[in-house]
Amino acid sequence: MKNPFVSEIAAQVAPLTGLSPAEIEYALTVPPDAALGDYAFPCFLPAKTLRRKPADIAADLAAKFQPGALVTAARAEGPYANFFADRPAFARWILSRARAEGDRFGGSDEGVGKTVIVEFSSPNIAKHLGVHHIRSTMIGNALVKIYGALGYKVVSINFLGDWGTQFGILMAAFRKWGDATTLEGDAVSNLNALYVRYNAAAKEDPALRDEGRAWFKRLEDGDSEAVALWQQFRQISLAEFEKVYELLGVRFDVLSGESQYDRHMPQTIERLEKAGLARLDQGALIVDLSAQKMPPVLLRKSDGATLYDTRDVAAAEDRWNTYRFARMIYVVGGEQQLHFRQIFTVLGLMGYPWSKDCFHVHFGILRLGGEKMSGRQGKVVMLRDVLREAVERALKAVTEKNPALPNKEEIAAAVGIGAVVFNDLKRGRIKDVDFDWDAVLSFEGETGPYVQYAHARMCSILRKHGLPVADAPDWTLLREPEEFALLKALSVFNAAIRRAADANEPSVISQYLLDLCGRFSTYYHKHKVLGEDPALTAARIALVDAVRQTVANGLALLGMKAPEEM
RNA sequence: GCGCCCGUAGCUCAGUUGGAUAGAGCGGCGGUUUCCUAAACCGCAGGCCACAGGUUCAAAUCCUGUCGGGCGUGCCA
Repeated sequence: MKNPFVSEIAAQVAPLTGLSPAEIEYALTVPPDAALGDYAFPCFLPAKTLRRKPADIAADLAAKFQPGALVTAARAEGPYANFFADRPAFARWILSRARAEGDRFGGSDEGVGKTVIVEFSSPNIAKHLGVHHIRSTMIGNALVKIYGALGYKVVSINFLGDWGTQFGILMAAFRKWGDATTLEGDAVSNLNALYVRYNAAAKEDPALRDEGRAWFKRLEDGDSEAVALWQQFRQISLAEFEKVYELLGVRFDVLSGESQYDRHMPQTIERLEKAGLARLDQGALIVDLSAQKMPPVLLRKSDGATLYDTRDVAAAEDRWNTYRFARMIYVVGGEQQLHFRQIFTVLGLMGYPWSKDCFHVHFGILRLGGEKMSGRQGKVVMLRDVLREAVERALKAVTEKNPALPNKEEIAAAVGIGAVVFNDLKRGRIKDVDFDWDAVLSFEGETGPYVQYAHARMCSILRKHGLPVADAPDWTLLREPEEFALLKALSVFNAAIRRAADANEPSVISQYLLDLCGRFSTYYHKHKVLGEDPALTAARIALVDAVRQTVANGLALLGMKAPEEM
């Protein structure tokens, strides 16, 4: 979003410093205290080429500055040249913009014509979604919305872990102990119990692992019994996943999975061989990456079955052929960093220039009581249980605080799930987190409900006001410093979205919302919006409506609901 | 051993490409409700930004090393 105030400063400063306007805009900062000014140019940069002291340059810039309608004054403060924006003009600019753009405010069209692929969630079938799945699922979902807001065409892909030796193990376990009742009721739990039991037994009897591998080989070879079993497991799992995605409000454009690429294996391996990359080693087919100082990639095991590396290469090729993406993002845990570095390297060696447009967006581990969650050992907290508990607590809170609300269940769902989602998205995705029920279910402080509450309060004010929001109230009436702080915060929403996309980091949005809502909370405690003076009220209502719109847009980017009452 | 990631207040974390006095929340202490929903707000206490060097006019931020923690490291994904 082009900021005319910044442009004006850059246009005036550039000729005096020998820097280009773009360089000035880039270098402009915000003073630590609003009393110092609204924008600041640190004069260290041109000091060397101009061979003058930064403080002298600052004084010179301030003296030569021509006040205008947008930027009214410049003052030197040590090595900084500080600039003051005309507040009514600033209010008119950002508020009418927010009003005109509505639910598109903050976005842009910089991505129009480009496609971004986001692969996320990607659970393994025959298991429940654990709390840890919320990480990939909601980070990915947020990235889909963030890129979408910037005009990109986004393709969201759920790439199921529905192929591999583990399903051989599951089949072996099912054949050993399972029956028709296993697939009834809470079938996923039943299957998982068998899987856990089998893995435990395999520790005593290694022959069981071989049996599992053999079953996977049968599946890959198209054995009808194996395929039928696998299809049942997959269907049962998908139905279970769908319930949770529904609660979270997550949808995928493409439901894919590793199984889909099994048939691509021969051609992909052939291309790798033709490129002179594949070679046999100890009976297995590998790509040697010692030149890149990485361990080799295993393409095919000595028993002939393929591995996920190979399937990921095939899937990447297929996606390029289908979408011609500008960027492809894999939202997968940090444990797989080596895997993706290897895959991207192999794609590069295969001669695909787009390998540089592939990104592994990794995130930290979610631990349970200090230990990593393990499906194999059955040590997981189920995501559905966390969500259910959060909604229950939210319902209790709504009932206590606002007993008259008619649609409490709906609001409790929005707030409870919002709490869980925001808790996951509020910190940098790289951080490891230890799962903490109290933190996840907290509705106070830096939480989702805090942001939603601020939004509900703004809606409440607008509701009470009852009149339409004025397009052009008297902007000069917005004189309070807290009002200008809000206006400035609104003016950087677009920058926050761009930063979130650049870094593939949804927490930029969460942090922005906490800051914005904090400013709003301070404001409405200190100043009354609905007052006796209709002109002042109209101006403040316009401000509140723009903040409300911005918070709603931000919550949508995180995949959260914005209830109007709570 | 090697590779990657992390180390900021008692706890959990912010801190745009290096820039003006390092900020929040929780917890602790003290306040605010005849006033637009107290899921909120205000104030106080609390920091050798792991440690040691280096680069720079300027380092929590960049480089090197040390220590501490995590993840990964050929037939799982």
